[in-house]
Amino acid sequence: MNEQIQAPGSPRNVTEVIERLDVVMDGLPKRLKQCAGFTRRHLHLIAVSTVSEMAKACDVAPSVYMRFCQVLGFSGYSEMQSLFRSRFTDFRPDYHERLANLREEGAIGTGRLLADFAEAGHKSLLGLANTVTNEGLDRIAQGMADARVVHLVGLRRAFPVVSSMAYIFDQLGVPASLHYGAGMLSTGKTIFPGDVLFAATYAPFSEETVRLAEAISRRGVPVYCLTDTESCPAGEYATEVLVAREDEVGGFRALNASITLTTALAVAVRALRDNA
Amino acid sequence: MNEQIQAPGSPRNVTEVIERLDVVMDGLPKRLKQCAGFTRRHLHLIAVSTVSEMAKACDVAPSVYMRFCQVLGFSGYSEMQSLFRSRFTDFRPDYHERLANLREEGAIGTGRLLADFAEAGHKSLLGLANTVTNEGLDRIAQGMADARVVHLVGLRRAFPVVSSMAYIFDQLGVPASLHYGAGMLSTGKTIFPGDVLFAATYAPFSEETVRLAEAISRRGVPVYCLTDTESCPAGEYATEVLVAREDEVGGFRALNASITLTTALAVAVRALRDNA
DNA sequence: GCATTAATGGAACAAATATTCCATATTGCT
DNA sequence: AGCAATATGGAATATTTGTTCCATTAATGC
Repeated sequence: MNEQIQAPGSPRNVTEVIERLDVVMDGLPKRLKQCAGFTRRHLHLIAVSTVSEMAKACDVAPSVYMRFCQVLGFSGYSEMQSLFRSRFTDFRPDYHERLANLREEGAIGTGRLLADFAEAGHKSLLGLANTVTNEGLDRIAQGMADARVVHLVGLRRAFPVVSSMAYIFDQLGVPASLHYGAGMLSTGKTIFPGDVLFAATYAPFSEETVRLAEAISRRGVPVYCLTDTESCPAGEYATEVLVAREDEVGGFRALNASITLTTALAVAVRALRDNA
Repeated sequence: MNEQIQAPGSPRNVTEVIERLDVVMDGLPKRLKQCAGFTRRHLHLIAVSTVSEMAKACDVAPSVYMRFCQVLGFSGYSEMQSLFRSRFTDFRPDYHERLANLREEGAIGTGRLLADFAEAGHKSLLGLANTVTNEGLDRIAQGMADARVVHLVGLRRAFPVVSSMAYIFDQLGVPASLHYGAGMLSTGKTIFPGDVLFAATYAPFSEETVRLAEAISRRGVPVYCLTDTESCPAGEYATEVLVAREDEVGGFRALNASITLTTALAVAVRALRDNA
């Protein structure tokens, strides 16, 4: 009797897919391992690709990729794809409703919340690969590497993001200046040609950050903007715009995509300066 | 003669789509305007949705959405969709080439760095579920919910983590106080029985944070410690210890696990206070 | 208020896509 | 080496999805 080590059910979320992938990876035959290897590194492609495209990318026949989906516990490719598409299509109730729902179950399990946020983090990181283009990122990294000083601005929710950049830049010896909230317009006077400004702002956009971006761009200083939606008002003044969409849990967002993006960017800047 | 204000060719990129959308929007009949309105606000859905899904979301028949695509200058939905999907797939122009690049550890592209950090982020989030126990997390959340004031301390790399907590607490009306670096020992005098201290510190541990944790714990105030390894010196004085190990890329670490954990924790605290 | 034109939505058709099946190739074991 | 079990890929099929067509309805101009 062929004892299939089959999952009890289909993976319900991205976290489960990744875990399962890591578990089965080693014991897989050659072609299926190819699927696992490529898919693991390109999970974000599933939402927008056909089986044939994924199969081709893995250098494998479509039917093999089909079986790969089944090994993961899905009935087929369609089911797997719909899981990865749900990130885009899910309607997210606002947090009052969500917390109310959680309360119905009596005590809100903190662990459950953590699992939800971890899942949202996975999704945010997947989205990052989708929305950020290499070319734009390269241009920003190069612009920062060439700059005399990199000025960092971000208030409220964006502040942890820019302050983490500031720390990394400081560690790596990249000249950077973190501008704090109070009297930001006057600190704008410390920004000169040859510098660049990195401004992070999320909806609802803080007036001060947008105004500073506008003022600085008027002086011909490059402005790089990090935000969470295409329709950011600072984008109008920005030389380049980065969009890091964060998945949310009941209306709350962590900063996985943003901090991952800025950390990679900061390290890239340092690497480019090394080359010069 | 019916003078069609038709685009010379199909839009070549998303920017052109948005521009065209803004141009034609006003002169559109009712149903097509519905399409324009919804689509403008949900451009990201096109890549992962079928015509029927988009049509349904616009509350319109599929054939109407079809004509909407044509008004935008596309031959049909498929052409429009492929434009929005190209953002995802252009990221990796050629899969084989990309795979080859992944193998050679030579040139560091910014995109490659981002992919590496995203991967490290996934791993960090997976690890979180393994190292953090629900019970400990619940106790901390309850302790914070019961506290008069939650004091937050974290320097250097830990600062973005506690500052993001401070922001969320502020938003949610949870009494919290963020302690900055300079003169931290004197600010310790503002911490009283009934309060709790949340201290984050990563290797190499900052002396000030550890000393503050020690001083505060001596006064019988609960100290919760967030760190990245079991052997944290502040752990000795802590009532509870949370370990969030971050995977690294070439020695650099982002903050995915930490920020995910603290965000979940902050939301849990708010939820528990609601119940009271 | 009637005639003409544009807009709409459903249903038929065409194309693309997922899925299964099976003959062939490969691997592992004795 | 020879057999059995497993893996593989291509071709056939089923299903979904995109697209077009046309009868019906609404809007517009006279």
